[in-house]
Amino acid sequence: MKRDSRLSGVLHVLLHMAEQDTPMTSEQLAKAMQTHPVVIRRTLGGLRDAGFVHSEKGHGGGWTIAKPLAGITMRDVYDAIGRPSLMAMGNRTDAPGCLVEQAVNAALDTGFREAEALLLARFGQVTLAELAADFHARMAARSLSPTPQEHIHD
Amino acid sequence: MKRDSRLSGVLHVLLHMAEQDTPMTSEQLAKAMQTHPVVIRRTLGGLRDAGFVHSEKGHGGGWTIAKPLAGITMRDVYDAIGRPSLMAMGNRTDAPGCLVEQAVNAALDTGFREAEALLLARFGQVTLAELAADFHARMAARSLSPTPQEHIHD
DNA sequence: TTTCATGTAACTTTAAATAGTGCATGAAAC
DNA sequence: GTTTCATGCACTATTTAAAGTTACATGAAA
Repeated sequence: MKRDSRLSGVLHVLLHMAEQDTPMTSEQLAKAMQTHPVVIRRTLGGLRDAGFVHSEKGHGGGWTIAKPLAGITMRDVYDAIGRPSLMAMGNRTDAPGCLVEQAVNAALDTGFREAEALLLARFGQVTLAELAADFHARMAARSLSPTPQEHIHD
Repeated sequence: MKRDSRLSGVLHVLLHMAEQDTPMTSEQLAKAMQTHPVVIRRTLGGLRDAGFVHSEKGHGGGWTIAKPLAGITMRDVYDAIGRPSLMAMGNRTDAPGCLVEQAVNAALDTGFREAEALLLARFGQVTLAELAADFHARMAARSLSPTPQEHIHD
């Protein structure tokens, strides 16, 4: 399958939204993400249902952050987009009658579960406010360089 | 893409080979795995290059284990099949000029690297001998049940 | 020399994410 | 009120990598 980049993408979008006072349309966000507006609406739909963002129709409409960034963790965002599978590998069959396969699956699953638990625990410790702070630190560092650039894409 | 089940599959095949004294053909192994002989030859090719299995052509040929099971870890097998990516998720772009994306990617990558390291460390602690022992324990448990079955697939 | 089995290079199929189209809905501007 | 702008959503198309398949060369044993 294709590599899943939804979490990466939606975090990116959220931080861009946080830099704006006014609502951003899915078209603006799609441009910044070099993707399609419908993809933006689709992934942000989950965040809206979870109460993290708000969407408005019509003139002046678009997307806004609905909660303080410090109150949203990467784990929250992961949950809101539907908890896509984290591991690229899986077992050959789900219901193995073969005892060899059962032994193999048990060993693999133990490892996968541990790795997933660690990953989700880490994500639960990082708030969007921290990501935004990291971004601003990078901004400050870059502004010292000879050719400062905008923080938003073209 | 499809879910990667190569590690699961090749471990399964190795344990079946270990139960046999004589070489097993890729056709026999494919039957047990409900897959295609060429798929078996493809994945076992990496293990052959790594010295874990041996293959022989012609009459009476086939595949045999070339090292004691206690000397092969799940990590070794993972390496031998080419270290396929473990995480289903990744970053949107590899070379982000956007500072927001840099901040997001840095946070995600930290988590992914930690989870991968944990997983590989766990895999490095489990030898095929232990998997085989687990299989035999399951065999013994089943043989107590009213309808004992063969350990090998039809 | 025939038969069996691997080795490998194509090509096809499949699963899942992403991309895109079309239209309904609803809000603001005129 | 009607035009314009924006989301909501159903549906289809594209893309990516694994898995499945075909075809044939190679090499060993019968």
